[in-house]
Amino acid sequence: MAATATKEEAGQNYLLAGIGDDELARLLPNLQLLSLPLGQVLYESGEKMDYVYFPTTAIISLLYIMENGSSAEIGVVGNDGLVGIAIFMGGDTTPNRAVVQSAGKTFKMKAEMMKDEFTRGGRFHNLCLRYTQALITQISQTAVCNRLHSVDQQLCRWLLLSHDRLPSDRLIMTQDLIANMLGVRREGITHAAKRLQNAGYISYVRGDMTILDRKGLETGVCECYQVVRAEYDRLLA
Amino acid sequence: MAATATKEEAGQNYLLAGIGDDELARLLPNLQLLSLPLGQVLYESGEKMDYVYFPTTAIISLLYIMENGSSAEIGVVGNDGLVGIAIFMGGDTTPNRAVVQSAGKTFKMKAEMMKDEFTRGGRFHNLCLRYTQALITQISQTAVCNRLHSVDQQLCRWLLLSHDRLPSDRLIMTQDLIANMLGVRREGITHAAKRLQNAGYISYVRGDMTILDRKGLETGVCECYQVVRAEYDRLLA
DNA sequence: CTTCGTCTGTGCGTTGACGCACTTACCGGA
DNA sequence: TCCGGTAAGTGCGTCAACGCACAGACGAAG
Repeated sequence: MAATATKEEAGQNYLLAGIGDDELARLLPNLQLLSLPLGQVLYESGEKMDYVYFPTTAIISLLYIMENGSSAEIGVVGNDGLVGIAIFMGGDTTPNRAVVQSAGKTFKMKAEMMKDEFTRGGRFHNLCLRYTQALITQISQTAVCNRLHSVDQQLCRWLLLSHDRLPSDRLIMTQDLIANMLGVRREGITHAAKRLQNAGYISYVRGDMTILDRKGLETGVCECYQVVRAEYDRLLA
Repeated sequence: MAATATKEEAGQNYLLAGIGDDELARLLPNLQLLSLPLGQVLYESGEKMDYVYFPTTAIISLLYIMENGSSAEIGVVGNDGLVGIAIFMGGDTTPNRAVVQSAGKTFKMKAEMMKDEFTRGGRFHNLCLRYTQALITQISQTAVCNRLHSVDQQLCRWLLLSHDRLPSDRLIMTQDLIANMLGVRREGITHAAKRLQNAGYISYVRGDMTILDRKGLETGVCECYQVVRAEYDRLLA
């Protein structure tokens, strides 16, 4: 139903922007642009993945859901990457849920098409692997941060990671949802967010948050953020 | 200096055991078997990796070291996998340290040889990627576990992960080292270990730990262990 | 057999986060 | 304009883990 993508549209996703013209030409007719509403689930844990997603303005959160219903975020994907690495890594599924954290647009492509293009090798193949390594660094640093740092620091990290992938400074997200992502209490986010607002770094009303002072946030974040950022820059330059 | 490996020796590492005869024949002359003492560092954070390692009886821990010197483990590799995925993922380095957690033997192979064989595609290529996905699951679950579970649960998980990769039931490791791996206090490990010893699941004296009752440990562990285990089984069967 | 270094055990005050209960504030719809 | 639902703020008791200090306990070396 969606029209096939143009080269310019596809370029909004860094991964698609980074591959060769011949490869992109093969992919374009198979890329569909669509809008994702907040909260939509792209993959459920263990579920067969029919599509791979290349977000442009949407942000996708990768979560693990415990048996008792509590959850924790393991990574976040925006226009810097793709959702569905298991498709080309060979596992087909993962024990995680992929859910839309910030509404926006994304391309999607059939899993089979993805596999075929990946198998051809070449630039696309290498770029996907380098992206996967960057994602591994992000997940690793999430593990470290969860272990060693305070909720305040982690909220800063989370806001900066989101902001990096956001087309504007506005983030539509309640404190309750942020708490679920980070795997902490809602009240913990209330306190941390209040401190950030008092410091003038952010402002928010009922699920509508605006980042006012990025530099300020960076003063409150742990080194984890910069480590991940540097790896993305290095691997996907 | 080390003699070239035989097919039987190589088979002690599941990854090498899982590839085709023709591929293995190419690799064997380039595999060197060596012994790793406890504490040896295979890679330093950000350091160029000259070799990839395929452990047989050794266990390698992947750590992130904070600027202030504290550390946290993000994953563990034994005869189920390889150390140095960044070599074929295309990044060449990672921001992590790889250190010998349990002394033992490993094969090593030149990074260039690894890249060449990986680039040929085929079974080895696919197996490496599937292993990488399994490792991602392990790292992800470490993140979740760090967030949501107690030191007691995490120690059980850590012991089981180690035991799975150990040729015996003995683990030479002080509580202080375990604490550094898990990123918690030494006293926290003392308490947790004492509980496990009182329950009859383990016994230890001064850095010499024996696993007496695996089933017992499994009753104390969170679901994280089983999730990781199931993914390894599924992906590397 | 003693000594020294290391590993393990324990106590105690502190703290960051939790769980729960409840209030206040805001927004949209009737 | 009122009302109901949802988001955010607050207080309080509890608890797991921390930091620190120090006391055994074990083992290898002399």
